[in-house]
Amino acid sequence: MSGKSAYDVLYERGFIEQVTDEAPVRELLNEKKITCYIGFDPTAASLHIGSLVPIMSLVHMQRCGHRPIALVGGGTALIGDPSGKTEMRRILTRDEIDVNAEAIQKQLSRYLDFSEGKALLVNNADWLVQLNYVEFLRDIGRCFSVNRMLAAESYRMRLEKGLSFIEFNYMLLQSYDFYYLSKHYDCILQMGGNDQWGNIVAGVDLTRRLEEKKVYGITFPLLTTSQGHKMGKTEKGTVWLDAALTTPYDYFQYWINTEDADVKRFLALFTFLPMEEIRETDKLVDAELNMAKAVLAFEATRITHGQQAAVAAWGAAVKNFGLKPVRLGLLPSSAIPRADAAVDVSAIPTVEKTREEFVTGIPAFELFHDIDLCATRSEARRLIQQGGAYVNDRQVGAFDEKIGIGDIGNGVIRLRKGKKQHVLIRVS
RNA sequence: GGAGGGGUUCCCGAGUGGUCAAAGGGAGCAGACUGUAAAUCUGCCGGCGAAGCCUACGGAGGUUCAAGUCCUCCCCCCUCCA
Repeated sequence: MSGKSAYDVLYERGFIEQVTDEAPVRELLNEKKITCYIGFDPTAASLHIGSLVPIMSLVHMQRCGHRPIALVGGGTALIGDPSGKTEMRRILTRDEIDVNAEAIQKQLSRYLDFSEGKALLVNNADWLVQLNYVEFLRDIGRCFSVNRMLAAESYRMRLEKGLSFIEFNYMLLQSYDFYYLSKHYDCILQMGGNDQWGNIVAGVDLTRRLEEKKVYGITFPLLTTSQGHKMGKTEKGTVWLDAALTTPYDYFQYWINTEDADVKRFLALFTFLPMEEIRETDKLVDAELNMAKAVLAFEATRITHGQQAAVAAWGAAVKNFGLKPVRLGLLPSSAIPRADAAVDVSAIPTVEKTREEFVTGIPAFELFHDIDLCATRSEARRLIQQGGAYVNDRQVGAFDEKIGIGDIGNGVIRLRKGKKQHVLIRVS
């Protein structure tokens, strides 16, 4: 797409943490069209924001003409990767993993073009599950030094807490994946989060020993916010990429709440806006910095959920938070609406109720609980008693204040918890 | 298999037989201040409720007027030894 090489694109956008051998990788990505891969764990039925960096990196690779392989770890998920974890994780059943793997494959095709072999999806269950234990030990196991594995950073943490043999084998299987892909798909680059460094390097070594073939690895920084918080966690839990699990509205809200210090970095990683424009955001403060957050939220939502959903989420933000239109010259490549458009509230979380339900009035705390703004009635009471509950922007005074017909305006009642959480009740 | 140390509310972690819904910290929610930011300060933080009641300290029993705290058995985890 652009004239830049994939390496330069990834580098300038902040994707690269470590490279096994920088000069040759740079050269390779510059001069040839190569095949690269990243593994995705099918431990849940949807990927979440934590997988976005790998996904975006594959998209950049594809845009630059390379062939990405998304590997769904249906086989390795049967084992469980101990890297960077302190506890053994729950081992899923084969059926659960299969279901998840399929969902993830579908999800990835929203970002990558899998037509005409421009990108490939593979599942390592296809070759791992049938491995013969004795043969594997003899052919692959002998290439691994236990001493070196024990010295690896990725196992260090677990050595303190205890590491089961099954997990200790994870590195061998992932290395085997790389070897297998290099052999069958001419894949010569593996990428992944920095916690995968040890596994990637092991795969590079294994492939060299077995195939006498040089392959490479790149790792991405493990993202935390400037505050050191994990990415993708909010009060509502994980931020998923599946619209059924995290609505586009909530997704947009997640991004627009980005901390000041992260805006530029996130624009580079999670949008396709040109870097020349992104660098300009350095100078922004106050209201204009918030505009940049709006652009980030809009673009990120657009990439994951599409233009229409992004516009709707933006419209909801205009309505709920009085979001200001983004100045024309700011990040000009963004498709975000620049003017006050007709406000579209369709993305605001909405609950349907009938008019009859309001005839006798519903105590406020029951209503807030009923529409899931509060998990329990007690929580609703506390919220109201602390002055954080609003009906149509009017603060609710008593926890059992009746909400009735009189509160319906235009067929709608607007409820709000604190400043950020809005729900519309549509009364029919 | 032997010896020892543990399993406490979302997480970490304290806990003397009664004053323990359980210290403290983190996370979270709300309020103030702001820019839907950060930092800071304040309040809340098992459930249902009018008092009060119910459910909770790995599981099952037991001792006691009273058990997270004592006893028995079981399950799980860790360390050292084999």
